[in-house]
Amino acid sequence: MRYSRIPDETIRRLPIYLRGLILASEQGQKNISSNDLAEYVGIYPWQIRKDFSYFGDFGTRGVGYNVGKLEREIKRILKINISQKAALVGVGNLGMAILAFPGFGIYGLDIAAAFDINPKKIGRNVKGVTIENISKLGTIKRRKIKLAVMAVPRKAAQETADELVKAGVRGILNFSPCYLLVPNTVKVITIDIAMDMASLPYYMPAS
Amino acid sequence: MRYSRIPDETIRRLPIYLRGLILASEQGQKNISSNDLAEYVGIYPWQIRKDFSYFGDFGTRGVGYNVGKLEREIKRILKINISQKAALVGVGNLGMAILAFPGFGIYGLDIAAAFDINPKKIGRNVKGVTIENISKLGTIKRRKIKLAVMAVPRKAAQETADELVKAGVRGILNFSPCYLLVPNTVKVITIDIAMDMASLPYYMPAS
DNA sequence: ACCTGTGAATAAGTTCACAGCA
DNA sequence: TGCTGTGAACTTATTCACAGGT
Repeated sequence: MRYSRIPDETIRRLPIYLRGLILASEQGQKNISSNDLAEYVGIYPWQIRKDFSYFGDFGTRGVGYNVGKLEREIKRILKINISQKAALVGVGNLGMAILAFPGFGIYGLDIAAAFDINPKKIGRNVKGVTIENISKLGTIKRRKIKLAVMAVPRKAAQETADELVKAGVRGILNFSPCYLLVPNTVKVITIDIAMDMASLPYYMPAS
Repeated sequence: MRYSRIPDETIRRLPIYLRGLILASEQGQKNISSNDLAEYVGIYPWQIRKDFSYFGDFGTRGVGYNVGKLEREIKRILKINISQKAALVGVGNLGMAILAFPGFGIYGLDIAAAFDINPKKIGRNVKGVTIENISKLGTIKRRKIKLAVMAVPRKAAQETADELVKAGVRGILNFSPCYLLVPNTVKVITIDIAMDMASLPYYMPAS
C-alpha cells in the first residue's frame, strides 16, 4: 500500500493519533495495539491500521506498535519533528488564551512573536513573548517565521492575511469567522469556534 | 434528490454557507447565485447547489437564491432557528475568550451560565453571566440547558463530561485536547486548537 | 493465540453535464 | 440567456475478512 497517494482524511487523523500516543505514553505504555489506541482516540482499529499502512510497517504482528517509535514516525510525516516558529497576530481575549495555551509545543510549534494594533498592549510581555506593533509584521520575513496564528476581528482578517502573505508566511491558522483568499502557495486552516457549535443541535438526539 | 439520506459533509458545510450568507446580507445583497456564494465561502458552486438540493428547491432558476430565505432554511435544518441556552464550564483564559466572543448569537446559541472551580472567580460577572461554583453544575438540568461548552484542563475533562451527561446535557463543544467517552445520547464536537495546527506544515508547499 | 497489513468489497462524497424553468 | 436542480460518472474513503508474521 506504501506507494499510493495518501488520503487527506488520513493526514487529518494523524494528529489525533499523536495526541492519543502522548496520552498512552504518559500512562507509561511502551507498546500499544490498534485496539488500545482506538480507545484513546475514538477511531476504529482497522481504520488506524489502514492509515499507518500507507506509510510503512510501523507495528509488529502479535505485539502492536511501539509508542515512542510511532510518535516519531507521525511527527516526521507531518513535518513537525523539527520545531517551527509561529507568529501570533491579534492579542485580544482569544489571542491571549492562545499565548497561554501550553499545548502547541507537542506539535512542534513555538509561538515566537506576537503582534497587536492596540498601543496599550505593545511592549507587554506575555509568557516570554513581547507584543510588537503590527506595523512591524514585515519583520517576520527576516526572522524566518513561516507560520502564523490569526486572532483578529473579522473586518481586519483579509487585510491581515494579505500582510502575512507579503511577509512570506506559508501557513495560517485563522480564528476569524471568515474565508480567506490567499495564493495557493499558502495553506490556511480556519477555526470558527462559534460555527463549529452550529451543527450540534442537528446531531443532538431529540429529547 | 429530496428523500435520500443527507451526507454528513453537507451538514458540516451548512454553517459555512450560513456565515457566507450573513456576510452577503451585510453587504446588502438580496439575491445570490451559487457562483457568488462560492466566492464568499471557498466552496465550488456545484457543491453548493448539490448540498441545497438534498433539502428542496431553495433557489429560482435564472436568478439565484434569496439570501434571507436561504438563511432561514439553513437555520431550520440545523435546528438553530430557535435560540438555545448553553453552559460554559471552565472560565480560564480560553473560557473567558469564549464568553467575550460575540459570534455565538448568529448560530442561535446563548451562553446563559458559566461555571468554574476557582473560588476567586466565583461570583464574578462577565458579559452579563455570573460565574457559579462548579459544584452547582447539576442545576442546569432544571434550568433546561441542553448544551455545554467545556474549556477545562485535560485532566478534568472526562470527569466534567460525566457530570454534564448526568446533568442531562445533549451536546458538548469540547476544547480540551482529548477524546471524551459519552453515551450515544450525547453528541460531542472536539476542537483542539493546537492539534488543528499540526497538519499545516504537511500541507505547506516546500520553500 | 495474537495482532498487523492489505486486497477486495462496499459505501460515501464529488464532479460533470445538461435538462428544465424564469 | 442565466442559473438552478439532479441523474450519472467518477473519485475517494471506509469496512471487511483473512493471509501472514511473532
